Amino acid sequence: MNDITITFPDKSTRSFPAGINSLQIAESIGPRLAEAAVAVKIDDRFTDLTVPIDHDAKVEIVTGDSKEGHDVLLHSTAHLMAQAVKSLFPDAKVTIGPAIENRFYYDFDIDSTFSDVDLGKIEAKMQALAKSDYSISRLELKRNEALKTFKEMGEEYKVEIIEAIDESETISVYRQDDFLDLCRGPHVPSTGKIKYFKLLGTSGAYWRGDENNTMLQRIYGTVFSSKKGLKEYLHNLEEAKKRDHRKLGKELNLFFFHQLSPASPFFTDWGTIVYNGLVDFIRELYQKYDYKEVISPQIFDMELWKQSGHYEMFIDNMFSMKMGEREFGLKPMNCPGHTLIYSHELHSYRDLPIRMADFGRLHRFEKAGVISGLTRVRSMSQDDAHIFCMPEQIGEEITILFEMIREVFKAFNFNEITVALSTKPEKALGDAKLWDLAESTLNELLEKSDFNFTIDEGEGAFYGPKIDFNVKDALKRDHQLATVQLDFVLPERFKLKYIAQDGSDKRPVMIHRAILGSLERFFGVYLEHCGGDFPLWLAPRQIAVLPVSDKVIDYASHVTDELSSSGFRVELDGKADKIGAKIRQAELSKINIMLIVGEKEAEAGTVSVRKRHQGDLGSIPLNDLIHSLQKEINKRSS
RNA sequence: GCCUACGUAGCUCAGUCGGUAGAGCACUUCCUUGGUAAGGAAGAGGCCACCGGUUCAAGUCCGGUCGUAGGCUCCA
Repeated sequence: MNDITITFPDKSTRSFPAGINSLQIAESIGPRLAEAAVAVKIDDRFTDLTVPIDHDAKVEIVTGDSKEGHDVLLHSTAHLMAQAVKSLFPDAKVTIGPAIENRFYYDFDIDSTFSDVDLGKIEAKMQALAKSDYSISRLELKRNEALKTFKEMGEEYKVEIIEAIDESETISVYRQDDFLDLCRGPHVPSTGKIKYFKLLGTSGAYWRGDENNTMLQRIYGTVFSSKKGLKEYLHNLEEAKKRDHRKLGKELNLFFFHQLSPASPFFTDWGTIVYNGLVDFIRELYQKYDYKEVISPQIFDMELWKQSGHYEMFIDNMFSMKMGEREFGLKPMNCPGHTLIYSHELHSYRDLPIRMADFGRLHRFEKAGVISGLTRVRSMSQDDAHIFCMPEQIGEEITILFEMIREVFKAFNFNEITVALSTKPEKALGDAKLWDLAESTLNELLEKSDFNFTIDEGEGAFYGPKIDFNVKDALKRDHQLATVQLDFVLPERFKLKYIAQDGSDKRPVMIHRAILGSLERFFGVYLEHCGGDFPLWLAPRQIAVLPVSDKVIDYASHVTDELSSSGFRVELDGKADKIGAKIRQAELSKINIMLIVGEKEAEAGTVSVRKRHQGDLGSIPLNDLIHSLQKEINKRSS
């Protein structure tokens, strides 16, 4: 047989006998590579390691630690799990089992449900199957063969999937031991490649995500190419649990929930300090960026929601009430109310843009199954604003918003921002020319900005394109916070107008925008981001004065009063505990500054400073401390 | 709304086979007066989410309701 020339990613070449497969090539390079290999790209075509190569080709071995390789591993592990489930629960019917971010799942149609005990059994079976190291082989079938095969197996969901596959496509199935699954691949060459995995949980899931379909049983799991990778992932899950804002909220006594007002947070006095701190911060920026804050009603006649179109779309998610003959709706958003404020006066083009801000409380009747902590609530407020402007002002307004958003995120130490531009959906209202203008303006501005952005084609709202801003938190999780949405429809529906230079009536554009988004949600996200360690300016408990003994209680009281009248949130720990216990208590409560005062300090008029997580910083005169802390607060340093 | 799990003191949790409710922390009082992450003792604290059923007897078993969690679906 002839030799073929293989070119590697580093441009080096080697010759091999024709018909060799990539796994063998990997072995010839080194046992480590062969061990790590999960799939291959032959001439940029992503495929199985076991595919024979019979011509000169570019070969890139894909290992389990790359993103693509990890996905292969995840996907193969999903198959392994399906194999285990089929052997333990022969009545279960397989459906689909894809890889998702760092995890995989597989949905089964089964009469019973999976318990934790079942999960353990399935995982043990997977271990055994992996240990047996069955080779995983790809077969290509004709459409009718594939249909016949899966029909005979009674796998009706697979039959349905095959029926949906385009006639022209080849249909591939993968076999490992006696388990056969419809799949595009690629897959690892044998089950022994799958080593470091764990099943994470179960849930219900609708077939094809449609709530009218059968409820399937889903099992989630994860796999990594190394033990370390798996350990790290599980560790991160633990970390995330420790930082969970619901847990921190309880521990630090910031907010709570009561079953008599589900999904509606109660902020304690401490939580309210943080909440108001967020609002105050944004308010200061409203001064700088020329916003006018308004207060608008909580309850409107349903007529308003009918006119705005929300009634039709979202009435199921609105709190409504009938008072006598009249039906009212509790506002789920501010914008229709703001159009009433806008229309209250006649506007000249000279007045525009009008930037109308509102921290009004909003109520949305979120479905019982979706509510969660502070992230999905029924009662909330937003750092909401609507900008009424001329179409030709859109660019300028967006530019200013970019700057403002950057400033806000920086203040909260969100340093990684990604942006998504969502464009015109199929069902859209509004002038096509306006859409074009807006989309090209937004695109151009994003090109010019240094934001990393992607375009979500057709994902815009029906009333206009939008830009969503995502931040990465301390645990590298993405959160969508700010949103900027152009609206061509609401001005139309409420017949908004301004008098143009030529004296004619013109229609303004509305820009809906929020930077923190829902304050409740932001509270939760930020609480997890900082792990409860609030910066001094935001901290509900800034300073604790800790007397060493009650001999110095008078001096401690004096220090506390001084700080309090200087505007600090300070508390005195006058309990009969030892200093160590007081410090421990203050550290656990995440109080920023601990001031230890004993006889030495009382004599010298100083305080001994200890900062959270930093330990003893030595003693300084009280006045010096006050000045440096005031500076820190004014800078809003994080 | 759907699937699954859970709901016991302010918090974290134990409670065996159905037989009058338990711990640690926090709280109150007392002793201790101390120097950078837990000094000691005592006390108080409970409609075991709620409603119904089975039973001589229910925190425990069964049904329902409410709430919470992880998902599914939804998200102006």
